[in-house]
Amino acid sequence: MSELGMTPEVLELIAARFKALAEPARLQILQALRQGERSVTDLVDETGLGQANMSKHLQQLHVLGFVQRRKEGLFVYYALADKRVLKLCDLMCGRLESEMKARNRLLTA
Amino acid sequence: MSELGMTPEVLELIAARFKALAEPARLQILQALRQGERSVTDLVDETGLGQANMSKHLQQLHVLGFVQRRKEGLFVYYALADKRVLKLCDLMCGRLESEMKARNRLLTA
DNA sequence: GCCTCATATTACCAGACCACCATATATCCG
DNA sequence: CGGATATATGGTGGTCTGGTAATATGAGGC
Repeated sequence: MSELGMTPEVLELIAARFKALAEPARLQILQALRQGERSVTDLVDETGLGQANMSKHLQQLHVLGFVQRRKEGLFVYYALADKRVLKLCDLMCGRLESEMKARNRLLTA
Repeated sequence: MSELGMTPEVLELIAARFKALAEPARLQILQALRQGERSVTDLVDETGLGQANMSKHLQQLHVLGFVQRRKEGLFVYYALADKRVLKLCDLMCGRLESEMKARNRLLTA
């Protein structure tokens, strides 16, 4: 795995970052942000998540560097901070598609 | 995200797959398997995890299609089933390196 | 200052998950 | 068959985490 030694500490850090993506709510948020910057209220409306909930999820994504914040008046706008996140999601999505295709082949065989 | 619609069900499936990678123990297992097929005992020795624990983690990785099983006599050999998993880990690892570099820049500025 | 609105924070509960122990299953050998 | 070894499974305790309600912070307008 790249240049970092795979010490227990590093594995912990990597796992923490995968954990951020291991939640439908947060994936939904990232998915919404794919189309551009959004305020918290926007995201609440688009996803149907509660406001407190949304705030906490955004906090997590922000701490781990997945999203950026920009404050403007009363509103806080969030945006994707790292394009690699999309790549990660797309890769995992591709895996899922492969799984489903394989499953279909088995069922129809 | 590819061809699949991002329905709640699909998000759930994707999240479940990220969750499999959101655990240091399982990352460690995948890391060990990077060098080739390993029996459960091999993996227990290499990682220091308990046997029951190991078995359960392998089960999870197997159900989600990350690893393959091959039974030979008393032993069960596990191997990586999908190269994309490595790509995912490497990508996340790259993100971590970027984070650390950015952090270092801030500290030394 | 006071009211309002957007966001963040706190406290709490319920469900999920991991590590560990004990036990079961399965395969080989004698 | 009986014993030994490798792996899987079941149960349990403790910890973590997501959702929600209530409250706090902070900015703008009057």
